[in-house]
Parts: sequence; C-alpha cells; structure tokens
Amino acid sequence: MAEREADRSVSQTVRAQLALRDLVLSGRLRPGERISELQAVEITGVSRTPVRMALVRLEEEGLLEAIPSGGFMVKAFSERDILDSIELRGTLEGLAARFAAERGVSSRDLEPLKECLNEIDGLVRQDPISVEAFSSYVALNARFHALLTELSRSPPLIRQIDRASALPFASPSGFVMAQSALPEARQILLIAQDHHRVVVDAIENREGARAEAIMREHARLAARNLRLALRNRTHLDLLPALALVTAG
Amino acid sequence: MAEREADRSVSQTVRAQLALRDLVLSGRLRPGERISELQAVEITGVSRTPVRMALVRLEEEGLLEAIPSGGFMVKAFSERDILDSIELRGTLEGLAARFAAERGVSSRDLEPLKECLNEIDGLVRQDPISVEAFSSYVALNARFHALLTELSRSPPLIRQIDRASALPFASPSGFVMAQSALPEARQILLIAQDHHRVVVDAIENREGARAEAIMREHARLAARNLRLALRNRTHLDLLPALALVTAG
DNA sequence: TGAAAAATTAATGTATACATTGCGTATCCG
DNA sequence: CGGATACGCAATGTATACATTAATTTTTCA
Repeated sequence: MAEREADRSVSQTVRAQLALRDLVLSGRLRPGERISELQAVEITGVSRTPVRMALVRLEEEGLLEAIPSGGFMVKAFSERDILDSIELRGTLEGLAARFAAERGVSSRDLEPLKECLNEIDGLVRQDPISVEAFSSYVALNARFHALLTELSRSPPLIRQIDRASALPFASPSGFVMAQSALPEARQILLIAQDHHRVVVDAIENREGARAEAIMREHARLAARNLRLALRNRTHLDLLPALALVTAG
Repeated sequence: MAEREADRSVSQTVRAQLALRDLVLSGRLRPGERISELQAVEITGVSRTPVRMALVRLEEEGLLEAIPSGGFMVKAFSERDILDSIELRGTLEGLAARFAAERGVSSRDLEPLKECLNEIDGLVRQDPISVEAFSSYVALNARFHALLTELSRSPPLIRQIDRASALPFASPSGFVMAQSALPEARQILLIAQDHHRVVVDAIENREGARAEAIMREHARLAARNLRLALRNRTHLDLLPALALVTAG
C-alpha cells in the first residue's frame, strides 16, 4: 500500500500529512482509534521522523487528539461539535467583516470580491443547477470567503479564521456539495449569494454591525445544510468528513 | 548557558519549549531574527529532535513564524496586532458566555465562579491595592476566565479560546500587572470585577446577548490598559512580552 | 570593476539506532 | 480463585549520522 517513487518536489512530511489526512477523512480510521507511528510509517512509506511531524500537524489541525501517555488517536466529533464549529467560524468571519467595514476598504480592494459575486451569479442563474456548477460554486465560494477575510487586514484574525476553517465540516464550503442533491438546493444558494452581496454592501457603507450580523447568519446556512443532509441520509456519501462524527 | 541535569520528570521537548519560550518573551531574541536548530540545541542542551518539536509547537503558539525556505524566526507584532488579538479573544469569550447563557447552566456549575468573584472582592477592597494583591488578582482572574470558558460546554470553542489566549499579550491577565503602577489601577479593577458580576448575572438569567456584549467590552479593558501603559512608558519592564512589538 | 558562476559552508530534511516508558499478560502468592 | 507483582512486548522519546537544499563567499571572466 506504500506509495514510493512519489513526487520529489514535496517533502516527505507533507506527503505523509496528505496521506494520513485522507485516511482519517475517508473514515478508514475510526474515531478514537489509535494511530501508531509504525503503522503510519507502513502506510505512508516514509520514515518515522516526517511521520511524527505530520501527526503533530494533524493534531494542530484538529483531526487528531494527543493521548496523554503519548501518541495520537483519531478525534471524534459530535453533531453539536460541528454546529459549534460552524457558529465559531461565522463569529470570526463576522468580526472580519466588521473590521473591514469599520476600517474602510478601497474600491480597488472590493473589485475582486465583486468579480467573484458576478461569477457566482452566472452559476446560480441556471435552474436546475448542474453538479459541475456546484463544483465551481465551491471554488468561488471559498475564494470569496478568503478575500473577505483578507479585507480585515488583521493577520491575527486571518490566522485564527484559517485555523477554524481547517476542519472540513467547519469550512465555508463544507456542506455545499451535500445540498447539491436536495430539492431546496437552488434556493439555499440564492440566499447565500444574497448574503454575499449584503456583506459587501455593508462593508462599502461602513456598516460594521450589519456586516458582522450577516456573516454570522451566513454561516448558519451551513448548519441548515448539515441538518437537511442528515435528515435525507441518502446522500451522505458526498460528505466523507462525517465519518468523524459519532452519535450524540 | 545550557541547563543540564534538569528535572527528569518533564520531557526534553517540554524543557526545550519552556527555555525557548522564555528566550523569545524576554526579548533576548529580536523579532525577525532567525533561530536555528543548532543554536537552539546549544541553548537548551537537548538534541535536535526535541528542539525541532519545540520549535513547531512555538510556531503553533504564535511566537515563531516559519520561514518559507525552512526554519523559524521570531515573530514580530505591531501594536495593532495586539489590539486585534485582544478584540479577538473578547469576541470568543463573548461567544462562550452566550453559549452558556443560551444553553443554561446549573447553579452547581456557577458556584465556583461566584466563589472566585468573592475572593476577588476581598482583594479589591483594599485601597491602595498592594502588589501582592495584584499578583493574586492575576491568578484569580485567570481562573475566572477559564471557568467561564468551560461553561460554554463547547470543546471546539474552548480549544480556540485557549489558542487565542496563548499569546501572553492576548491573555485575559496579560496587562493586569502593567496597570499595577498606574494611578487608575484600582478603578480599572473595580470595573473589571463589575463586568465579571454582570456576565454571571446575565448567564444566570439566560440573557445571551447581554452576556456576549459584556465579555466583549470586558476584553477592551485590556486594550485600555495597554494604551495607558504605553503612554506611561515608565513601567514597561512589567511587560516582557512587549519585546515582540515593533514600531507601527 | 562589476557581475556571474562555481565552490564551500551551514542550514534544514530524513532515516535509523538506541533509550525509556507505558501497557498487557502471565505467574505467583495469599 | 482473586489480586498483586513482575516480566516482556510494543509503543513513543531521544540522539545522531547522513542527505539534501539554501545561502554565502570566492574566484574568474567580461
């Protein structure tokens, strides 16, 4: 199973990190299961040193949990944990939007966001929305959120948002693909896009409280998507990250 | 300078982490300065492997910054970065307070907080407040904030708050000692303690918005302290962490 | 004299051998 | 038969040798 002769341009540490992350997110390692270094060495084909580095990084990402006596295990998340992570991300993005609004942004800085908005408009115009369009939406949505975060011009906040969004189910696009199979899909996307427009408008008019509130509400769409997807359990295969979710 | 024959009960990694953290916070390593592994080995007296671990951990803490080509350097912070970090921490603590209020807490859970409040009352009663009392206040204040964070009963949020408070100048007690030399000292402490009482009251009455707002405002006291301390530059020696702050 | 290229040096990245600690098991004693 | 202790195994923690890559200096040519 080891992948030898892999790309030389990336370090062994990164390669191990990618391989182990995939393994965890795919659910082939159960939550709570210990992942030993030697086991990881066999899987990734690199030596213990970079494996160890990768494990530490994945713990920092939030996918693994350190065992007090040493070593790591796959972290388990409850549905509540996921909802809280989404609310947390929304709160941070709200703060970023408020900073942007209060501190002011040049029209030059807003340009790429508006461009992003227009491209998304082109996607959601079709009815029904194709799977490819959903895929494009995920990318554009991620770009929009990244640009918005940057507008805060606050390195500490940007750092924290990146860390909060590292968990796949907490990221802005975490549950977009999940809704692609739902009947409410298009409507939810239209609402999300309206949020996008509102927050840009609020920032432009330096309405800090409004910008903050709408980003918080925007994140709650992800929570709604999650609940809908869990109700229609037919398309859960679109959400590999849910392999980490345990009962409760 | 190496500290050999140190306590056997802690790992070499932890020892290196402590030593290097001290070195950075004391300002003996300038912001932007590269800290090589070999150099760290000489300083800490442990081998490269645990030193490397410690460097990764300190980067995660936010004290170091990874150099793209490899290695680490001491991170530089602007005054704005610090103010943003404080606002960020206040926002997260606000969210924790709101969660606690909305979800409800038992009187049993509130007990240790109220105990904490009473002990702080005993300290701020004296006028003027002794340096020892300030020291005790720092400990009790940290305890209060930790207990409050726990009340959210949200592991993802608790984790994020811990990470945000890891930077000494962003922690709840980061600038308390700085004000000990200020004439406004006692008044600020009285206000802070009022905030403490208000947030407990809000949580008890399940007033989420109020609990959130007061915690945000509470954090801004730290920002005020920082600005006061920077104006009276006479007692900056109480704040070793400011060694990391560069102009701008 | 300047700039470019090559060589040297010093740094990090990687692998592995060794040490130590925690954990499970089996045995012995009560 | 039950529990505690001791033993052995397997895991992580540590040190160091080696490989590779980045930085610096020196040398050479224009």
